[in-house]
Amino acid sequence: MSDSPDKSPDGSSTEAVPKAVVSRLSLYLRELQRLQQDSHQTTSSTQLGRLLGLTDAQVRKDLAYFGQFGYPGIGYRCEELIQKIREILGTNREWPVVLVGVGNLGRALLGYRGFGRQGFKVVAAFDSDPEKIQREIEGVPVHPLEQMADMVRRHGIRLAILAVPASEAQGVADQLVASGVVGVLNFAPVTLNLPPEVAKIGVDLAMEL
Amino acid sequence: MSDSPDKSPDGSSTEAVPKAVVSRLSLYLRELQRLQQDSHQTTSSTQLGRLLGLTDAQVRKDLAYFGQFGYPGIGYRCEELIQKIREILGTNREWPVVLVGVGNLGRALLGYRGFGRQGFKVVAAFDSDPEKIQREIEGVPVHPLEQMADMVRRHGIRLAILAVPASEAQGVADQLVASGVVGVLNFAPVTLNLPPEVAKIGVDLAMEL
DNA sequence: GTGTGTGAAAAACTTCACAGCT
DNA sequence: AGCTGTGAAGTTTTTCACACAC
Repeated sequence: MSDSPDKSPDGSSTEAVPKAVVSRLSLYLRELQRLQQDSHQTTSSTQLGRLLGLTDAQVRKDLAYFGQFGYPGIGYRCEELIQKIREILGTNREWPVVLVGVGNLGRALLGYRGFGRQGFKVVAAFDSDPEKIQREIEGVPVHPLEQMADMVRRHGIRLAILAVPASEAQGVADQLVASGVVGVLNFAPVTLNLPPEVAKIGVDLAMEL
Repeated sequence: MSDSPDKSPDGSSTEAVPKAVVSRLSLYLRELQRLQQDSHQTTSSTQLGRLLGLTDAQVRKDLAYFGQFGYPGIGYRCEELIQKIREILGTNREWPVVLVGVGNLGRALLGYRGFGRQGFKVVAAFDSDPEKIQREIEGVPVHPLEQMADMVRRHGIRLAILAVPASEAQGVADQLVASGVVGVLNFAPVTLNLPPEVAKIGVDLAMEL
């Protein structure tokens, strides 16, 4: 009955990474990028921890799940660690995403430059209001909702951002999943009912406080 | 050395509520409101759990931290439970908040009705761009940034929403905290460095995926 | 000295399982 | 029958503490 927590010899673990750890990876990445911009060559678990409100041990343990990136006595090389984390998160290549709902919030999101910085690219937007289609907003073409399923399928899109009214969120989400989407970032103030293999992240703007 | 995990006789616990529990409370609230709108008088831990992807035991245990709201054989009365959760979250009274940054995202947030539904009221907005001040947007007056500290202090505002560019976020946050703000909802893609007693919640729109 | 990587201990959180109420 | 509230067991996540490397 001895089963190992288990890491392959070369350091890349086969499985069993706590999801709490994964959720912190993007925080590390962001902080590292800032440190690098401040022309730090290296950093340490203590420094990273302090900046993010975590203990040094936690930072080390988190990173150790994926290999040995640190240099004893030195710390971590920012450049190298950024590269590694990007590999782990898949932020290496650019992930195409679609945005559904071009109301106030949708337009704001199209203008939000943070997505690009993290490796996402909004390739198309959709809306049911005929007034809004056909135009480009912030360089992103806006298509009628009817074309959504088809385009998502044809381009193999995996991620979607939902900025539609609460009443339409579930219906749109169902369509997206049926078309192959595996991750949904939902801004509508409802809990989506989707199969568990779909990563649904709710960002209820009101709830957070 | 017998110390009790500890709940006062009347059910209101003095302390030690896991924060994971608190973070689920608002989910319960939202789901209950939806159930009530679907004209359910009562619900059960099993039903609530299924709707939110939790086990029935967890729902019961979470709620039990705050008292005994359920009726054996019946379940929970939606109306009553909503009321209780509102009390716990302080969503009973209306919390005044200010919004800083009236760009695309800021305007979208002003138009977002979800805040009101959860008991928040945006009472004023601020921006450094003279073009944007003096006007009302969505019924909220927009003032110059210079007046922010003063107004926050004078009205005893405790919560703020930050929708400013990343480069300005830290500076604005510092001012807010100095003026008495104890909770910041930050949309800029940076980690704010604030004293730990300030609840800073980062909503990095990009990171979530 | 500084700082990593990691087993072992501690804490936090979740699930189980059942007594008791309606 | 159905369902809550809760101690106890189980699981996950965090912290401690120390061997080892620069």
